[in-house]
Amino acid sequence: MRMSHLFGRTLREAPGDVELISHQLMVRAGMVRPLGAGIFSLLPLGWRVVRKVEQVIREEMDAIGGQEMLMPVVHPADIWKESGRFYSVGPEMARFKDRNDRDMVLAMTHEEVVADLCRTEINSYRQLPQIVYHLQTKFRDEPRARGGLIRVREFTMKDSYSLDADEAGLDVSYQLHWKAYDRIFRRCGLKFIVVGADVGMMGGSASHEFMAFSPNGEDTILICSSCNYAANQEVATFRREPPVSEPQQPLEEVATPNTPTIEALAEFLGIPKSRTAKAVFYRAGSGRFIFAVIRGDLEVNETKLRKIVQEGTLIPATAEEIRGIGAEPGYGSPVGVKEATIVVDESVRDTPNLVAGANKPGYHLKNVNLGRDYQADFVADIASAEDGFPCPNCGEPMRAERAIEVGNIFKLGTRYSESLGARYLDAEGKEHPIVMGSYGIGSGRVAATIVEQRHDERGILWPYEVAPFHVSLVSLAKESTDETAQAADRLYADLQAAGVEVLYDDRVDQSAGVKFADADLIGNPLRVTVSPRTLKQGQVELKGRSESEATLVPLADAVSAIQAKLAAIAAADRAAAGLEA
RNA sequence: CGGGGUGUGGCGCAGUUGGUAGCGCGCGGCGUUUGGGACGCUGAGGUCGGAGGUUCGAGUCCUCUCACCCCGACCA
Repeated sequence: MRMSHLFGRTLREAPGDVELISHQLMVRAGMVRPLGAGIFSLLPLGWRVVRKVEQVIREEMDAIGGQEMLMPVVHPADIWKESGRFYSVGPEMARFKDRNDRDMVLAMTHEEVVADLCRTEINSYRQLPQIVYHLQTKFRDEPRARGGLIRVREFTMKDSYSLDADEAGLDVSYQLHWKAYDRIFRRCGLKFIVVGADVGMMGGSASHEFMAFSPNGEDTILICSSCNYAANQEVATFRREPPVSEPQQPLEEVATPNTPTIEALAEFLGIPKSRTAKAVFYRAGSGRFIFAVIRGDLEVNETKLRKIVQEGTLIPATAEEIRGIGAEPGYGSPVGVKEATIVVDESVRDTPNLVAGANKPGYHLKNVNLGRDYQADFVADIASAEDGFPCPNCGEPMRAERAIEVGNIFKLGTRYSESLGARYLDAEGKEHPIVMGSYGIGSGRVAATIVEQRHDERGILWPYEVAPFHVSLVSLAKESTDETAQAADRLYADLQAAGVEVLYDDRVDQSAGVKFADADLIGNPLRVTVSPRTLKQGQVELKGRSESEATLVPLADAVSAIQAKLAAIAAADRAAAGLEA
């Protein structure tokens, strides 16, 4: 590609409202342009990257026996009604009616379509197992798009679906995907970790996320470096202290003016926060009032809480709602409240004689004890694991890190095959629901995440495998027809003939500085400079994007020297990623 | 949806007590330049997000509205 004709220009400055470095660099490099909130066009350079990411995905999916296909973006709502998600998924699913007033949806994922296909395509255990996948547009009307390309509303996802006869088969398919994903993200040059995760709206029995480290990540993960425990904070557990054994003391009301927070209360009474009980109030999607009680030194994990009470959404309750159940904001406790589902964290069960609110302003109760002073509907783990908390397996302190979720694998089980009636006959002629798994990777997100992890002050450092081009060929010719230009033209043609992907900066109206700056910004792994200065000695200059020094090679051998250099760069990438040569 | 912020040529910005819109970059032309974002001359490009209002007069003040960004509940 000649840069003089490349569609999409580079920018010296990023638009003012762009914050994330990946977003800035991809906009400046002329790879993406926004159309609306969370909606982007991929320009030729960006599209090349995404296509290469997708090519890596295809190769690794095919390697585990995946069969590529293509399912529609627009679905009749019927299948979503059959699975129940038409009703359970909120406004993030875009819905509309066709001209005949039929409900339609824009696909946000494809479990329903796969299950629907299985009804007719899969009848016998002999056809199992299967892995099918496609790369298709998804639309999710996110409450808030953010972070440039990291979180968008319209995106392309590789989603694959495993179809198995039983759980053991699903385990195999799950492991195959795990391995494929591991290779995909390594080949993309990402530093990542696999963590246990919440199943969310997908449902199912197990889920893991592939998390790429980034301070700009939206997720927090907890990692134990001594035993390799790793989990999304949403589901992370931690080793609890042994229960405190202490005789129960009589309940006692104390005046505690101006202590609506745990901090203020602990300071006023001169006790540690761990001797207080914190009350957190939610209004659930079903309308139920959820009253969570946790020790003052811990935080409520809403994902865990949602799962315990089996509610899709929890919204912090208003002061009026809190008073409506007989509690008092800032001075609340479960003692004496009614018409609320009370969920107590294990920490509160295991610590007697806590200080809790008296449900009137300015007063607390001392020596509050579960079972004696109030009853719980659930006693469970609803505490959030934080940086430094002890690992649930080995007790060593864990560290919290931010990360971007680049891939997710789910064991769905029979949730969709049962609701849509996707069944097969076993060897005995008995009918069973197909056991499904579902597995997703957002290709644009992967590209943006690579930029988050691999950039310097000048621009992007693409790994060889997904770089838009292998080589930035920079011509410093003064005229488009002089000897330098002719030499560069010839090298461009020779490299293309040799199968090297070249972005040829043939512009004669730009200074050397502009061309070098653009080459660094765009971030192809190798820069080749053809200039009058080196041409005099019959040489051209090679410089790896991550190298500080250039080397000179004879023009006559340039193609083979470039190929050798590219092979070395590719090999170095693979070695750094822990992949075989 | 709650909270905060921004809308002025393609990009980055300025615009005073309300007085008829400017700078840098970029873009076109001509010339001089050419190894790390060159220089001169010249030219094009703006219903100041939109609507309504106040005023002799609105980019500026008021009301409404739209869009976008950031922080919170969701996810590839």
